[in-house]
Parts: sequence; structure tokens; C-alpha cells
Amino acid sequence: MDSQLGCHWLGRATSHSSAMLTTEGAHTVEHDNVKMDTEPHRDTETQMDTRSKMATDTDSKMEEADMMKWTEVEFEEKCTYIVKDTPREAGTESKGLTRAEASLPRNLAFKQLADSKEVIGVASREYIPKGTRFGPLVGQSYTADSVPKDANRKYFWRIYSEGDFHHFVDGLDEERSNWMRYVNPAHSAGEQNLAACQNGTNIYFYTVRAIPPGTELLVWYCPEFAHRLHYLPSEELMMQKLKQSLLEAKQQASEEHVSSSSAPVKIEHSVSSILGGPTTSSKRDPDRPLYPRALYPPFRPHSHLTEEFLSLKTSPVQFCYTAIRSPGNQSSATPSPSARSSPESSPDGSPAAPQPTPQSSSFYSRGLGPFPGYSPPAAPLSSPFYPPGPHYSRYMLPHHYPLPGGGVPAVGGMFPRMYPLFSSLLPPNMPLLPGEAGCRFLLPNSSHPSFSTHRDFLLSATTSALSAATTLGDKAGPHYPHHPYSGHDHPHPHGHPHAPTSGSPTAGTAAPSEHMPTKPTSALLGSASGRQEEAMNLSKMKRGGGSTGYKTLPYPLKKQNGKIKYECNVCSKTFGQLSNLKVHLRVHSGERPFKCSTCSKGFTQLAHLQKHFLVHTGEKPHECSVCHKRFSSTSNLKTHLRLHSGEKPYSCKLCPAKFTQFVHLKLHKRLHSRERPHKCPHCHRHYIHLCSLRLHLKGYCLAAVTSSGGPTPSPSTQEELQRINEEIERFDMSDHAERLDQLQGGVEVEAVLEKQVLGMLWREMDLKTSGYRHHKGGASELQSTGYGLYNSVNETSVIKLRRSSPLLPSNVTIKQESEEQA
DNA sequence: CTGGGGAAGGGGCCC
DNA sequence: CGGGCCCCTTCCCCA
Repeated sequence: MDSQLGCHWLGRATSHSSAMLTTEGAHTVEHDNVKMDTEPHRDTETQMDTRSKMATDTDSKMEEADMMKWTEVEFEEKCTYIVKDTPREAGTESKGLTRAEASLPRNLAFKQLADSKEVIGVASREYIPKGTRFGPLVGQSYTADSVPKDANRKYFWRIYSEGDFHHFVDGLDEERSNWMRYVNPAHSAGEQNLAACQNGTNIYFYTVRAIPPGTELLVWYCPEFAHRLHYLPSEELMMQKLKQSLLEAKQQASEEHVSSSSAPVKIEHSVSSILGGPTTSSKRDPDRPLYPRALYPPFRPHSHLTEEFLSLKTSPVQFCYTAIRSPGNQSSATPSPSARSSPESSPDGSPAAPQPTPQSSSFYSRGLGPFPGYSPPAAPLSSPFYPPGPHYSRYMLPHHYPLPGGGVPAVGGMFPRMYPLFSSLLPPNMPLLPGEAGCRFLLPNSSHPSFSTHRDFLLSATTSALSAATTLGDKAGPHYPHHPYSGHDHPHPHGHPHAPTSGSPTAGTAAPSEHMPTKPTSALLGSASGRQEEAMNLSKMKRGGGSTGYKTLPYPLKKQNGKIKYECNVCSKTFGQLSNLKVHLRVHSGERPFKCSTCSKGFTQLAHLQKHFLVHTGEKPHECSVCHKRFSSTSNLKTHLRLHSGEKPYSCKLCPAKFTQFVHLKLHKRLHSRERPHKCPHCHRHYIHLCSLRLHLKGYCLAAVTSSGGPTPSPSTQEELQRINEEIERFDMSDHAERLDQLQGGVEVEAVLEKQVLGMLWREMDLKTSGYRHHKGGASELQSTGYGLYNSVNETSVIKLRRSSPLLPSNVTIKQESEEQA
């Protein structure tokens, strides 16, 4: 197939013997003239006989080596051949090739769709011996600080230095990356033929077995790399889980997926049925180190996992999945090293801050088939907005993809058809089920949750993903804890209504009250396809969500006053009941399982949906006994009743003004805030409260710092000071400053306050950089442990510090983001 | 602009 | 466990 191809090999005169290692590895021997392609059926042990003896010896030794257990150093030192990228030559542009495409070594070939030039994978043109190194991976480098806020992290690779995150390599841009971005992930250890390693600060792919001509290159991490990403060590375990998931999915599909053949809109039902599992499926492996929390997940995965999927022949038009065992055809997901990469479409668009350690919630799915490389989709598959078609086929997500070594691919890889978003959402060290792995890749873009995958398993925008997340837990075993927040999306992360068809606001105005969500009916559930009449039954959906999974979820339990508390692993808030935690977790996940059929709006709780539905029906069940005015909610009635009772519980501390609503007091206080009697003697800042000024003077006054003869702070330090002062001002404006002033707590209180202000600041930075995360020893911990003084975000938060409250322990440190990232 | 009232959404606790 | 309820908050509008 490749007789015309000359090899572009550099053989390395190294061997497996340690004596030959060391710097000898640098002695490379040109093998450009060596014909590497061999007879297709020649035994690999003898394939090398056309080469130099040295190479043959090396190869034979290489053949014996179990490279799957090699360290990265071993890969680097023992690899026999080096294949370099084809250098960029003039004229490639004229051929319409991107830099990534043009970089393909000549012994490799792109797999492309027959009717398209889109690259869907990389295959060998000729025999490639074991122990061959490709690379390094080329891409744009981003440090934690330089990564664009709205970066698409699907092709991110994380580079570590001495165990800590160092920078990203982004293979997204085909003009700034190389061919390696197109390599697909191995679906199993059996088909893996490349191992990704980090040598120095570069990523290389090594052949871990001889690759016959015409074989697709399928990569996965070497053990060390995988370990950094905290993948599960046992692929057998993963395979078992995969099989189990397949069986379960099949069963559930047959049981619950009724009348789906002609109604692809029954997505919710299908998915939830298939996916069964709690929303808050699991928690991180407690044995693993605590990492910053998962990023905010603006999307949710799909986790349908059926043999049907896996065996489907890929069809760009039909969005089927490629056969799981069709080498050279499966191609979708690729391991991504960027386990912690954030969804590029996080709600706030904030990129994930690099984590000190990658999360283990990586995974990869398989069987995407000959779809072109993934790129951020414009819309989810099967979305009413984006009808199925070849153009969207690339967004089809593969299914569960157990990794060799038992891990699951990290997201955010440079590989095509990777849907790495989810790993970002997952707590670190959160291995996924094989099925979960697949499902998490199902959503190509967080902003497009209405992404469905297959005819019978089409998912509604949010419901599907939600279901995926919520149901996965059912299959979660102790070895595969699920991330509670993994599968979800925001209903309209980017303002896209997920169910355009049901969007008519008037459609539901006449809805009779029997359509109230109390009795969950399809009418209340928005269908992604807009076919409300076929929307799944809510109760069924919820059932499909599965409750059994919770029992197996390894939620961390705390004991407080002899009572078991369930702790949120995002914000550390504890709950006395798991169900409360479950509901709470939706706050973080964005999951909104309760959809209004009229306006498609999603809610985290049924009661909210019920209440919301009154908007459409116009019902106002609560009547004021005095004036007989009616209200839709008791809360609003209660507020209203204050008008009659004269109760004004919100009084201004600085003047006699009183208000019936807190918001009015808040607005009123703005008037007082204009008066700031406590002026800084060094700078222009002045404060309402003395405690704020004192805090400002505790080293945060830039003018004081510079006037005291100290070195002029660096711009970054000045910026930091600026932010701190802004935070102090916010604090000053808050109720807490007022109360603190009254506390007269002295130095100790101030110390706590200072830490709180800084903690809030850092937490804010943290949020901005990585969605939400948990800082061990950081502000969130302070708050969770009762040291919370005030919440600058929520001004109305009460001061939690009581006079008797212990002060901050001396060993509590608030790490800055930069420290954690480093 | 400020005060005031209502509508609606969201989180959490309790039964 | 989950539904119902309560409380809080934000937003909007109006006087």
C-alpha cells in the first residue's frame, strides 16, 4: 500500500540493556534508507531482518519488552526509532493542507472520510516497529496564567514538571499543531499501539507494539502518565464494568425504552432508562489526594451504552457508532492528557485553572467511527437546531472506552472527536465507569447540551445529559465512584433554548391545572424535539434516574453531634440527609431535571417547577386575608402581609429607616455608603467602617507601602493589592463590616477578617479560573469549618463568627491559586 | 433617585 | 427518599 513511500525513520542505537542507555540514546542512526515496510504477514519477530543487525537486535529485544509497564524514562531511553514530523515545506499551503496535516510523517497516513477530507484518524502506511517514537506533540503553549479564558480545551495536554502542572499544550489549532492531534485513543489495551509519554516537557507517542501496515494508530497513556492523571490501574476491571454496563443498558433499554422506534424524541426516557443513576453519583476516591474541585460543568454527558451502539457501523448521516472492534474504524475518542482541562464553554467562560494534579475523571469513549476530527460543534447532535447530517457527524460521541490500564481517558485532549469537557467537571480522582466515560464525551460542547447520539437514544437537551449523570451512579461500584456533577449541563449555557419547539410562551397559558407537575405528565416536560406529546413521563424519567445507585455511592460522611452528615465535595456543605445533598449538588452541576413543557425552562426541584407553572396558568393560590389580593407563592404573600401588619423587619443601623424587604434596605444603605468618615492617611481610600480602614492599613495600602521606603511592588503585586482593596471596599459596604465594628473584636477578629477577605478574594479568583473548586485550607474550608466571617459575594450572609468562635487555627493557610497551580 | 410592591427563581429544611 | 414548604434573593416596575 505504500511502496512509494520512503521511510522517515531515525533509528536509535540504543538497546534495552542499561549499559547501552545513558546518553547513548542520543546516538541516533539514520534509517532513512532502511525500508521499513515489510510483508504484511511476516512475523513481527522477523520483520526486521531487512534492517541493520543492530536494529534487528534492538527490535528483537524490543519485541520482548513489556512496554506497557515502562516508565517514561524508559521509553525515552530505550526507544529504538525516532520518527520526526515531516518538515513544513513551501507549497503545502497550496495543497490545502494545514500545518498539522502537513506534518504527518511519511510512514503514516491520514484516515479520511471517503467523501471528505476531514481527518478521522492516523494509520500506518508501513510496518512500524515496536519502540518507535513519534513526536513531540506540537501545539500552542499556555501557562496557567496565559490560557485564554475562553479557550477550547479539547485538545489540551497537560505538561507536568516535577509532579506539578507546568503548562498546557493545545493542539486545537491545526495551523499550530502537528499530526498527533489526529491520533485516536485506544479503546482497549489490546488495540493500543501507542503510548503517550512526557519526556522533558514534550509529549511523545511510542509504539508499544509493532504496527503492521494499514493499522490505525491508537494511543493511550503510558502507566506513568496515566498515573499522573489518576486513572484506574486495571483495564480488566474496566472491561468488566463495560460489559456490565452493556448488559444493564441493554436490559434497561429493553425495559424502559418503549415505543422509541418511531419516536426519537423520547430521549429523556431512553437515556434515563439506560443511564440509571443518581445525579450525585459519587465522590472522589478518598484514598486519593484531594484536588481542587471539579470545574463547573456546563454540560452533561450521555452515557448510553449498548452493544448496539458499539456495533453500529459508522454512518455520518445516521450518526451511528462504529463497531467497537473494528480497528481502523473506531476513532472517536482519544485520550486527552488534559484531565483537568475545563470545558471551554463553562458558563462563565472561565478556563479551568490548571490543577496541581490532574483529576482522574478522565475517560474516553470509543467507536466514533470515521468521523472527522472533533472540533467544537455548533450544536449538539440531533438537536432540533441541528438536524443530523454529515456535517455534524463529527460530534457523535463514542461510547465507553476503558483504557488500557483500567483508566479512562482524560478530557481535553488534542485528539479528535474527544469530548473532554466532562472531565473538567469531575472532581479530581474520579474514575468513571466505562459507560460513564462514553457518556461524558457525548456532549461535544457544553453550550450545546441538546446533543443526542443515536436514533433510539437521542437525548433531549438537558434531560439526557442529566439523566446520564443521574443514572450513572446505578452502575457505579465502589471502584468506580461517580462524580455527582458530571453529567449535567446548564439548560441554556449560552442562551440557547434547548427545546425550541416548545418555546411558545403562550402555548401553556391555557394549560389546565391538571397539567401541573404534581402529577408529572409529559406536558410538563419539555422535549428537546419539541414533541411534547412524546416527552417522557417525569416519574418514569426519575425512576430511570435510578435511586439504587445512591446506596453504593461513596459519599463522605461526617459525624456532627452524633449525626451522620453528608458532605458536598464541592462546597463542603453538609446535609443530614443524602437526598438533600443530592438536590444540593444540582446547584453545582447545573442539572435541571424538571422541565417546563411550556417554556422549556428547567428547574432543580419539582416544587420549583410546580411553582413556576403557575406563571403559565395564571393561578394564584394564596390569598391575602385582608385585602384578598392573590399571590402565586406564600413567600410573596408573607411579604405582602407585612404591609398590613406594619412589620418592617429590615431597619437601617444608621438611621431610623425601616423596610419590609431586605432589598430595600440594601438599596437604602447605598445612601449611607456615600459617607465614608474613615479616611486612609496615605491614599485616597476612605471607608464607612473603622475596621475596614484598619484592615486596609494592614499592609494593603499601596501608598503606605511605597512611602515607607520599601521596594515598589511589581505590577502583579500592585494588581493584587488593588483587588484586595476592592474586596475590602466590598466588605466595607456590607453588613458585616457594620457588625464587625460593633464586635470590637480587636486584633483577633481583624486577623480572621483579613484572612476572610483574602480568602474570598482567592476563592473568587479560583472560581474565575476553574469554575468552582475546593481549596483545602482555603476560604471555602474556612467557611465550612465555621470561620466564615462574611461572604463578599453574598452580602446578606450573616456573620458566622461568634464571639465564642475559635479563631483561625494558626496552621490554616490560604493558598493562592498560583501556588496550587504551580 | 428613592422608596415601595410584586413576580419569580433558588436553596435548604422538614416531614 | 422525595415532596412540600419556607425563606431568601433578584429583578422589575411603579409612584
